[in-house]
Amino acid sequence: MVQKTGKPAASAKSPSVTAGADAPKRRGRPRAYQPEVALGKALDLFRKDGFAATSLDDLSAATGMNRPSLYGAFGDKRELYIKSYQRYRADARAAMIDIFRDELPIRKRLERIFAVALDIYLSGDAGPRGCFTVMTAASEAVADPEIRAMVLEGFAEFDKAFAGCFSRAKEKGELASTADPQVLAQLASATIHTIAIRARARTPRKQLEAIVKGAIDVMVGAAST
Amino acid sequence: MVQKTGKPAASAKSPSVTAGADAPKRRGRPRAYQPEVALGKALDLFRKDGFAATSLDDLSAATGMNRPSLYGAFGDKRELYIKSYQRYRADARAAMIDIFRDELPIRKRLERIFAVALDIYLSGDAGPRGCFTVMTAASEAVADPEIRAMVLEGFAEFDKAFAGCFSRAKEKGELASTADPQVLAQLASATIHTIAIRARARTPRKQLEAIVKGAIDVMVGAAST
DNA sequence: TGATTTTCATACTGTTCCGCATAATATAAA
DNA sequence: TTTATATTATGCGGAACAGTATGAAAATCA
Repeated sequence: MVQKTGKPAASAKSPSVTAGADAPKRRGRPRAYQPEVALGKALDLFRKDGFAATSLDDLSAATGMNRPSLYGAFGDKRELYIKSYQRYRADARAAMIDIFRDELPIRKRLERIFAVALDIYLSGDAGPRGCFTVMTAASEAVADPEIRAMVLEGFAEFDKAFAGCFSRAKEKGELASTADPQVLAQLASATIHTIAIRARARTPRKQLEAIVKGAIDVMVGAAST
Repeated sequence: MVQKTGKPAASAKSPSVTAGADAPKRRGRPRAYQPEVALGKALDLFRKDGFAATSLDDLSAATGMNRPSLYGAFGDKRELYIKSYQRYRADARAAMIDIFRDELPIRKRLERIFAVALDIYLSGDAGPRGCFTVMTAASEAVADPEIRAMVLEGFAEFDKAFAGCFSRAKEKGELASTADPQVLAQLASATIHTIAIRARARTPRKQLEAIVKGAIDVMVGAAST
């Protein structure tokens, strides 16, 4: 009695995002897709091609869901885009949060953060996909208040996280007493932005790493190596 | 008997960029548009909406040229996009080149460069238009080699110009002997990129100026104020 | 079993898209 | 004038687009 329809939902992937807890015995025909997986595919597409250049047919093909199912599960194209972006942000946050929290020497901390960022930006079968925020969301942000709010929140989140790192480093005496954590944080964010953009234009990883290294040198003080 | 057609050959293609002096006496029905003006309008549209979201009807309406004329003058949509981008780059270069050359103190020089950049990114009736490179060209760069080459060249151009500034400043003793012009140049470019992106998300000018000021402080050494 | 519910699969609607074919129009040359 | 040339203006054609209507399929419940 281990059969297929025993308890499909609660276990496997985690529909926790939408369905609060368990889904005990749904009533009708079972879904042929996993919402989380499908959203991941949609995210990849939007990130690669942007909003306008990604058609619902493309999304349908990539997710394996036909268009009516897409609408049923995620709403129209814009809603799907926004949910994809939320998912991207959640993934990125999950990949970074531990490093931001770890009590490492500031230099090491920055190195790890930027390394993870590079991993994210350079991944992709058909070339580097860059950063969702920088590549497409920022463009949509001018005209769409909801997307704009998310983008600004993303910037602020990074600024704040970096500022926390520099503040603590300063407390621990790793930085000069004249160092301004706020300013350094904005420089760190700027470094994130510049590697995101350059990655998209296929700048080789080595070169991006050199940029990161240079930026870290300046931020933590080249002398303090 | 040189005439036969006056002197078409020399000026057949473009009666001078600004349609200045001569009247070449073109043969057929006169154009109802000025190519340079039309290209400027197209550039605005592409910059605002990106490649995919800008339709030929939009371009036709904005330029006042109907579609066949657009094709005749600029080629297909992609060609028009590339020409728009070239024009953007030329405009930006023209706006910056004098400042990059002027022998001002490094701090002043940087201030002026970033001020011009902000003017470019924040202009626009329907909200800030951001930077063409960062907003749309970088996205297209993954898949389109020609656009990618232009984008990379643009990055390199900025890096080099900034590096020149820092090199000279170092020679003049404005910077610490340990300063690395290359690294500082990449930081300056990163600052350009971060304000371009943030501008697109409607970050207020004051805030962008604060970011610029902080970055300059770090780059030229806050102490040397 | 049969009724109910939920999803899948197909196909349709009306619009918009890009690129071009055709014809009308306005100038210079003969 | 007439002819040649270069542009404008109209609009077609096939494809792609977003979103939806309709009915078949697959599960649970009675």
